[in-house]
Amino acid sequence: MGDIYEIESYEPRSGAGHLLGKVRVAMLAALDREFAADPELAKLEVTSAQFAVLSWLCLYGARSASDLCRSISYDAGAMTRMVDRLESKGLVRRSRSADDRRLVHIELTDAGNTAFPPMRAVAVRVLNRFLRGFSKSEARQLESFLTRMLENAHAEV
Amino acid sequence: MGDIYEIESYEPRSGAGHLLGKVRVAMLAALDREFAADPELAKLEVTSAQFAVLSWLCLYGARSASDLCRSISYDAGAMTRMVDRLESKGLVRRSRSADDRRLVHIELTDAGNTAFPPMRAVAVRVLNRFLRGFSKSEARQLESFLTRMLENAHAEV
DNA sequence: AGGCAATAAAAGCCTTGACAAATACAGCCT
DNA sequence: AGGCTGTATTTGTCAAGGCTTTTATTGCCT
Repeated sequence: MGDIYEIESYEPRSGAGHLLGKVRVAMLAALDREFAADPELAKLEVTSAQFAVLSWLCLYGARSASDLCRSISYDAGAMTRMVDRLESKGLVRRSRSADDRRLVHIELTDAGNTAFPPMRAVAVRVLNRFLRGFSKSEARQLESFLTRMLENAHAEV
Repeated sequence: MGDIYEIESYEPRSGAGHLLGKVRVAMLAALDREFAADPELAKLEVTSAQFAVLSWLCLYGARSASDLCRSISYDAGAMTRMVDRLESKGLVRRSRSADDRRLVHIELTDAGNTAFPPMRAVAVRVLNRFLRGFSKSEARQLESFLTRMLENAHAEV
């Protein structure tokens, strides 16, 4: 009934699915490029995926590793090795929870905390560039659209 | 001046970048799930990435392999192997261009052409589900937002 | 014709995400 | 206490993308 796209007339080229993918690829590429271009950050060789983890940890923390996975839609197996990499760079620290020894607490080290702000500045700059020409209310609307899509995704059938 | 996000107040959790990623992951997962669930399509074992290629080829065609890469934001090296896979499934066919022998034409086989419509039906259904509750004008607006972001991405600095 | 830069595709290697199996632990039931 | 079920993390293996190099070809210039 309230369908947006019809099977016959659906044009991937201008459809939301295809565009979503392209925007995301472009955004991650831009982020990686700018991380690599920044003389300070280049040394750490942080990727956009690693930034997503650091970012979440720094601002919201995580109850556990799998909690973090759900937060950022990341695979649990991949997260173990992701944390390995970040740990070897000295940006995060692991520790078993005393309450529930199944859980692993992951937190930023001092090095991680100092490295984060410039990365965030780069990320905000990139994001703003993608939103150039948007009014604040348009940006809020975009966020709201995406949030609603996410809710629809979780609502089963 | 017209910046949408401020460094201090930026909240990844509700920001466009993070949401974009989550929506996309959810959408591809839903698509893969439905492809696997469909008794007809399951036999072909098409992934969402393969569907993107078939989809583009069927509706728009491609001048060459790298042309196709640009169209759907896909790596050229990966495309070679992607086409290998699709070719081994008998869905596409390669042929050297007579005009410019550097180029490889890629086109759907008859099997590819018949396999595509049901895949498209599934994709449209998934997309519509994500857009449940959207008015048509809201959907158009979302598309326009994403298109504008893409244009901003290409506009250099 | 020969040289040269640009472009296209493919092949090789590396990294990394996805999925499955294994292990460890917690909570509940009996 | 013992057993069962569910959850968390880790490890192994595989599949796939990213990057780099190689080869083939074209178009341009001399």
